[in-house]
Amino acid sequence: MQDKVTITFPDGNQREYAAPVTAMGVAESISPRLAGEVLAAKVNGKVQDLQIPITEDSTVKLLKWEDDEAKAVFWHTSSHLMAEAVEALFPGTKFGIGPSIETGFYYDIDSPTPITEADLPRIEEKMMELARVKEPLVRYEVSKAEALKTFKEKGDEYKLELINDLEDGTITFYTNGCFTDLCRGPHLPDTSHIKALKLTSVAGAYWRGDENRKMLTRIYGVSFPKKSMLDEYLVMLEEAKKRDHRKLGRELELFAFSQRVGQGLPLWLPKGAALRDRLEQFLRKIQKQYGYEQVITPHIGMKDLYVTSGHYAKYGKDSFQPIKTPYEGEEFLLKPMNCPHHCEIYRLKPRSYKDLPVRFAEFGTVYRYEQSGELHGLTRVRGFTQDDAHLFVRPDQLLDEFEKVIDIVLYIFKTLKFENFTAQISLRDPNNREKYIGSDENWAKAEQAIIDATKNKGLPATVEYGEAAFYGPKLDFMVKDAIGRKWQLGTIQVDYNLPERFDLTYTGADDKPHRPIMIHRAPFGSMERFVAVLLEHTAGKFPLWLAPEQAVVLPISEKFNDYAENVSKYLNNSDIRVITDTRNEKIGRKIRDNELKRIPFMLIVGEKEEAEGVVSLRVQGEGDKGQMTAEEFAGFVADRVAQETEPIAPAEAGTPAAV
RNA sequence: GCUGUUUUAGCUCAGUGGUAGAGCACUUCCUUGGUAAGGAAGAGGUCCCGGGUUCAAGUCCCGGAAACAGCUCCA
Repeated sequence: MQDKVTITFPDGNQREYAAPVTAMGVAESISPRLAGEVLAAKVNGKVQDLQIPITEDSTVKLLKWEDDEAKAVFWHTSSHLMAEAVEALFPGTKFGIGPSIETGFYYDIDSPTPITEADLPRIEEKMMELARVKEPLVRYEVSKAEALKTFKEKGDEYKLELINDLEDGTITFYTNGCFTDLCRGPHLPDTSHIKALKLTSVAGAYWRGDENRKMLTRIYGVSFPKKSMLDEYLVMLEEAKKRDHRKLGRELELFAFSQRVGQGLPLWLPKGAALRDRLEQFLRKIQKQYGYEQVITPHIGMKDLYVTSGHYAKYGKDSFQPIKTPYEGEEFLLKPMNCPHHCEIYRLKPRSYKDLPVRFAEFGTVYRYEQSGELHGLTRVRGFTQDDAHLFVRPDQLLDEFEKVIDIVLYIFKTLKFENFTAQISLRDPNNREKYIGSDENWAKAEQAIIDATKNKGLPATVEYGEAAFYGPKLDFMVKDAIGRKWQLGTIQVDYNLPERFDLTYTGADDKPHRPIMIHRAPFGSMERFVAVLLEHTAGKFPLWLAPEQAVVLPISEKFNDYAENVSKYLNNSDIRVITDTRNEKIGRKIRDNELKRIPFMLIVGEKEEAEGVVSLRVQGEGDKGQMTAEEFAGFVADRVAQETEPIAPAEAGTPAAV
């Protein structure tokens, strides 16, 4: 054993300590304040307790609340604290697992008396009481036999099952106060760091996620090192509720559901339909620049189509409810995806290598029988419209075409101000290759193409192994909305399967048939989900070019209704979406109501304006901006819309450099 | 699909076996106003659906549907 250890910090600095030293000791040597704030340590890349002795030269990163890894430790410890409180209040409770999650923690429990929302305040109180007494979290190692003995005596079959699944060898336990848990750790040094907490909900969860097994009670919570952080978090939750697209969809009259039409089948109301139409036009325009051709295919297809595509075999009868027809031998299915139809279009005539890429785009409505519990507003529905397209490309075109699709996605994100997005590259599971179809050579090429395209475009991307579709690797885009929640939107997928199954070919320069590669892509994902995310992202305050109503004219009193109507008519003729509020109400009232409708501009007209032939502009959320003529306002709106939808200069899209 | 909760006016929601309620929205009237709620009156109900218990059910019981939360799932 070394007498001294050299600790290397993330900034490259080194210090020597008498061995063994703990990470806490290192923190104390730097500053007392740091020692108070540090929650865990990353030693040689592994997150661990602050009290574990370090006996050899190591790199050490001291983790504070700001580090996500420290938050995970903090919340994990909080779950143990909650377990201790639950055990104290509900003796005889058995415990499943209690991890940290993205925000907060939970513990799955099986208590002799049911625990409901009403019990949560009591548990919170008990937790705070235990946190305040600064219980240390004590780590110790036991053998598997001892571990089994401990939980057999306690009669906790869940822990026994977990231990039985572990390898032989040492098993770690952690004790805080009266509660001892099987746990790998790491943990906070003691519970006093937890200064504020809230148990957010209680719900059922199957033991080990298996719906055939017992349902345990899962208690969710979140905790913080400062009271003010909890308050901020609760405010954020309130904000999220206000932005819920289901609420905004109703308030702004964009979409609705009807029990009689059916679950998960959205009805687009006039304003929502108009919004969706503008989004479609926007995408159509850019796609035309990039050489896409629009096609239209039916909502149903013969069963044989999906047998050919392989979807029928893979997803089974349950997802494909047949549609009965009076004709013998005919069986139609609602289409769950557009690709087979597009393959049939490709097949209609011989294709030359010179014709490729061929790009078929369609706003194709598809139907999928989602489990009823999965349905959620517009983000998960049973009938939805994909902004779909299928590109049939030669192998040498794959990379270039893939990059162009990325360009379209980036253009959309930029225009709609989704500034925080990440891309996920989904590759094959290298240890489980038989799950996928297609040759190793093709997979290698396709995966490399996605990786290269992502790199060339400078996308912030993560790589996930085993997340690829069975027919090819893919790139998914996740956006963060204005309050930090993540949503999956666009997807780009490479497919070797369907060209094979539909026997798609093109004639090469060598006069021999070759197999094209297919790219599936949907930059919005679906119109439904995209509108939902856009609503939550903007809190219903759409950019001007998308707003269902861009301006409202507000006469000060009924005496000016005629003038207001004239202004309105003029603006309507100037292609501005404008309405007039001629209600018999005071101006303050009209302003309030139209602010709540989130109409970007209000044009207030009264005696002054009529006399001078102008309008007074009020900007939503900002207030009075002074006077201008209706003509000036129309120009202002047109400029602003042009600026918002400013096209990228698509050199690759085939725009001539000089016209 | 599973577990739990919920379902009453257009919206948000009270309602303890005995005549169906409030606020907002809506209609009409008064008021004619200057940058976030003027006043009054009125209209509006399959209390989610189906069965049962009871003299009597929005309320209690059984079955079903839908919404919400979580789990499982997601071509």
